Amino acid sequence: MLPLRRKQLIQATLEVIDRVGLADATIALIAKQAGLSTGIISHYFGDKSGLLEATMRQILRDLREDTLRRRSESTADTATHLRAIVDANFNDSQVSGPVMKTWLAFWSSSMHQESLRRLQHVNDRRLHSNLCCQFLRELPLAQARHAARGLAAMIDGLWLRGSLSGAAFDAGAARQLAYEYLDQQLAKKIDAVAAA
Amino acid sequence: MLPLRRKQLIQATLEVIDRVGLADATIALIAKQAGLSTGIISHYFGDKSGLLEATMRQILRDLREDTLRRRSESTADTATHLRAIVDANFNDSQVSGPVMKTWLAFWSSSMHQESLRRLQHVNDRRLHSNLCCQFLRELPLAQARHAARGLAAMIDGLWLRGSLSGAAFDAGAARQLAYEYLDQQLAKKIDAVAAA
Amino acid sequence: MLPLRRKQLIQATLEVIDRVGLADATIALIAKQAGLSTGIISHYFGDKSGLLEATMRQILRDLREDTLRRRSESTADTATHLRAIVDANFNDSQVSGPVMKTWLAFWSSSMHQESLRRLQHVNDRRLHSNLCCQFLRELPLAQARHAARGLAAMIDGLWLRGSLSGAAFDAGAARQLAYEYLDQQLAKKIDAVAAA
Amino acid sequence: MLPLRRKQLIQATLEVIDRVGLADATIALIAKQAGLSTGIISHYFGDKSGLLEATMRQILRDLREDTLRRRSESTADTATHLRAIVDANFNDSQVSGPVMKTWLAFWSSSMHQESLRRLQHVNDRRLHSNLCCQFLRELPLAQARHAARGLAAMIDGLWLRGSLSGAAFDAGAARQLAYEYLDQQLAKKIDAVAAA
DNA sequence: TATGAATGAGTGTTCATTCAT
DNA sequence: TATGAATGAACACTCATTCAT
Repeated sequence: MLPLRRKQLIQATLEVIDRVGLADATIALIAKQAGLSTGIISHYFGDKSGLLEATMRQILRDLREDTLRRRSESTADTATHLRAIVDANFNDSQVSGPVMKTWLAFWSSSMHQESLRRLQHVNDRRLHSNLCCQFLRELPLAQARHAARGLAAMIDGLWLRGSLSGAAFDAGAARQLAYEYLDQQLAKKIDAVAAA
Repeated sequence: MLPLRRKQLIQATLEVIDRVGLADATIALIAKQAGLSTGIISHYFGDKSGLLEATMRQILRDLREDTLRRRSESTADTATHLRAIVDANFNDSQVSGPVMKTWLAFWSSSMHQESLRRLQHVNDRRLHSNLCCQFLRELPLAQARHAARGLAAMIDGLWLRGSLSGAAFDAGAARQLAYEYLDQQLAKKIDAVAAA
Repeated sequence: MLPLRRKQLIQATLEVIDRVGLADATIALIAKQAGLSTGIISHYFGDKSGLLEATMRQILRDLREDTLRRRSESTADTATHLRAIVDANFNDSQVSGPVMKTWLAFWSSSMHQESLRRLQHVNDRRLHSNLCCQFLRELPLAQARHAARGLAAMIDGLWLRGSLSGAAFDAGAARQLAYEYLDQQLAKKIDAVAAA
Repeated sequence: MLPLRRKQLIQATLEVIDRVGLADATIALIAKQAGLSTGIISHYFGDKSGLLEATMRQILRDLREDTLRRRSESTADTATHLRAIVDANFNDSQVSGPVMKTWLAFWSSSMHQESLRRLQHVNDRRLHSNLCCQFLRELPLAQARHAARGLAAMIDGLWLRGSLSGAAFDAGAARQLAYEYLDQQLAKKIDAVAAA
């Protein structure tokens, strides 16, 4: 019962934030959306911030699991691996309205709430470190780091601008731009080799 | 008196949002920060949302003015123009704590408040259109649009990740990544020409 | 099972009131202290006030039984009888933390809850009447009543100030003061006789 | 305005506690009793506990001031001084319903709330120390302390039993019992002298 | 007999807004 | 122009009570 109710309430939280925004997401609205009473929230999450933190954890967990699931077999080449990471970030579950709005809201809140900030940092570092690992297969350390920072920015930037555009997220266009960027970074290896 | 008081209150709003976040920025805190009474806010801005909207307008105006100021003379080459736009976005006044936090907060809020959303869109389009104009001097329309979308994402992504990193914004590194990207986009023209 | 569970829950109530005070003694805390579930309370006591009333009755019953147990044989002299009553009131089970705090809490509550008030009055009258009975063996009615009222006040006052002092109750000192008072009251008989 | 509103709200608090008890004294009731809104309480007292603490302080201040006012001139004899202290404790403002119920409620609460406990102790010590000072004029230290403890207990006990009796407080009877007790204590000096 | 999940009325508190001065 | 006292709706949270199991 416990995990069921938690899922239910987290889902309701995402829906309410999508509908009215984090600032107006009251526990009354969330409970109503879940078809439950307000008291149940403190029963399962302690208080409102416990629910919000759990919601953010859930989004992060989904992203992480999706990244792992899409990780191509170890025999795949570097570009394929990197494209899988890009794909996970532009995956349907990450670019749907509820998740995008919640992401943005949490990003904003995380600047002033330690618990959220930690989750935020872990996630940021994971993206960078995943990218870095792959680039390292082809590039020297400094260049790999540089490329990882650039691709991470590209991914987040595309995601952000897509979220704010108002229109539906154009995952295809986003993927293309990210693919091009990562190909260019990988091409530097060839340049370097050619120069040698 | 009117413009003075407005500046004063907008400045106080930025400072308070920097200190405690938009969610906890009460008019009592803002008024105190400005050394004025709470009542004065409705006098000059109607209500709280009027003050917040005015604050966001101010940030956008600052960015616009900085972009104009940095616009190189018309004789300069395209790359120089584009670098000037990048520079404006990573300008000190845009990457300082108060402005970054306020930007993020407004981005988040703009998803659920029509007046903010409009301001947000105008700004997004301006960046894209400025970049597009420059790329058009060197690239065909489709390619220019593509490059503009990529560079805009790169700029916002660098800015976003820099804001969230917790550390001071590394404007130099951000500029370098953005310069590289725009150079690569411009290089496509040469490739195309060479291919011809 | 019924009497066992009731004892168990009343004991837990005393312990919780001792620990957090009547105002913060929730049934959740009491149930936890008893190692039982919250639902069980309504099962055995109807509702919370039923449990509290039963708890107060228990304290009064303990005091009454102790007084009876200590009642010296009927052949003992008046002073011995009175000292036994004093002793019962400063008995360990009456001056321990849990009971003292519960007493005070119930005294306070009894001013606004009819059921508790009745219990309170019965107890007050019993102390006065017990004392009065004894004094009557030596003093005329008016004087006996007077002495009883004084000794009752002395007992309750010593008890109250001892409870509030924060330190452990000094039963020895309390007994001494009460003994002295009752001896002085009894001495009036001799004075009266001597005067005659 | 500030002191006026504070008096007004403290008075309302006393009236509400008298009417429904501390446990049911909600700020909504208190505000209504004062003819003000609930928000004003946090404006002037921070929160509810601030108001309650201020209310207790007020009662203690009244008692202290009354004691000082009644303090006979320094040339008066010891018994007169002591009677003045007794009188202050059985003064109308101390034995009126509102004050008595509030006293009891605070006594009870003070066992579990540090801020109230401190006020409680200060007051307890003041009564004892005032009495002790006077007895010292006639008795050796140990005896004076003893007498002071006894008289303090007698005063509080009479007050407590009077409060709980349900009937109106019989200040005359209370005073008489306390006077008798203090006279008896003072008489010990004469006994001692006579014995010498 | 016993549980504890679920409820929802009631509470203290916050805070944007108003308005008399 | 400017104040800040006062308001009261809205909120998160608590907790006695209920009830299906």
